[in-house]
Amino acid sequence: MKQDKHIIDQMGCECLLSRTRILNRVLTGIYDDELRPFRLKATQLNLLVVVARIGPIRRIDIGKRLHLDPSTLTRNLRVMLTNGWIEEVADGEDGRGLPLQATVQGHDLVNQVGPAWRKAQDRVQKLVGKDGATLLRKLAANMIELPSG
Amino acid sequence: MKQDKHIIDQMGCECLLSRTRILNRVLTGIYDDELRPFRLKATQLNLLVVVARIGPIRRIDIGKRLHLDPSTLTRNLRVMLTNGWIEEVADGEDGRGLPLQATVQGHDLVNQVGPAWRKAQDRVQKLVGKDGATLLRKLAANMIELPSG
DNA sequence: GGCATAATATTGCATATGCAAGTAGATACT
DNA sequence: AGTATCTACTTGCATATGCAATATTATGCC
Repeated sequence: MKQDKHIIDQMGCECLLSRTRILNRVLTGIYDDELRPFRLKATQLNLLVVVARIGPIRRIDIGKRLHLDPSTLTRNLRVMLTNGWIEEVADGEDGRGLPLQATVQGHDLVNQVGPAWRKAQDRVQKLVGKDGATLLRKLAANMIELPSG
Repeated sequence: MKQDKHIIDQMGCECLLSRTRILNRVLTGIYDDELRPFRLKATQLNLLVVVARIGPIRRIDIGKRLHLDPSTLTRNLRVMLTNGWIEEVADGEDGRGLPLQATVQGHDLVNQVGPAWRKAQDRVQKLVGKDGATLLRKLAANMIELPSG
């Protein structure tokens, strides 16, 4: 029973996942808050920026950059295709799905939300501090398996 | 056009949310991986640990500790109630929903998964390093609005 | 007591996320 | 060419997440 208490208290007090998820929820809320006027979710902006900067890019390579499951991408990108922010490129190189690029509207949207993103980014910078920001970037860089492209 | 490139590259290279979400996905995957044999998701374990340690506790206070929306808690806890890991406590003090506590099975489950959680925790510790772990804990602590209980 | 306001929980809606299984196209090996 | 394997994507299923609106109860004020 003493041992039981020990392990459960460890889970409660030390668990790094619990902490990371809290951080994730708070930060997501801040960005979503600033982006709301544009009817754009933070996750969608992240995807749009990757497609706009790197595209044309295949789903699989987006997944490697953002550590996202292909099935998640199929569905999240479908919304963005429907909204006309991105489009498939007919290159005919590989029959297993076409690469994606940002449409003109997509590029416009990115530029329009720029200041809102900046505001959220500044709020978060202030919240996590200089060390926090540096470390978050370093950690994420370690996680990503960058494709050649 | 130069300016456009500037802001979109900032979003791609600096965005702290993108980094945090990647980190969140990688870490969640590691814990889920270790917990899979127990048919328990990492998010559920986080909730179960809070209820088992702090309970009886109301949904609203769980939400303050984990920065979770009440509606999210209603649904996530419903699964755990159905699974018999937690139960409502009839205290009659407040008609707006009953506090929750862990059942005997819930406590047993927590103890059973202890070693698996430890394994995931160690893997993540190694991944983020000592500084990473320290900072993640510090950041999360700043986010949480601890209720009196 | 009676009403206005606040607090707690739930439901409807939309998106986010990943696993397992399945489909279809590409590659390699013979 | 033919088959085995691999790769990219999709679908079914289950859970995770939050906002807006709603229901119900508490609380404060008169």
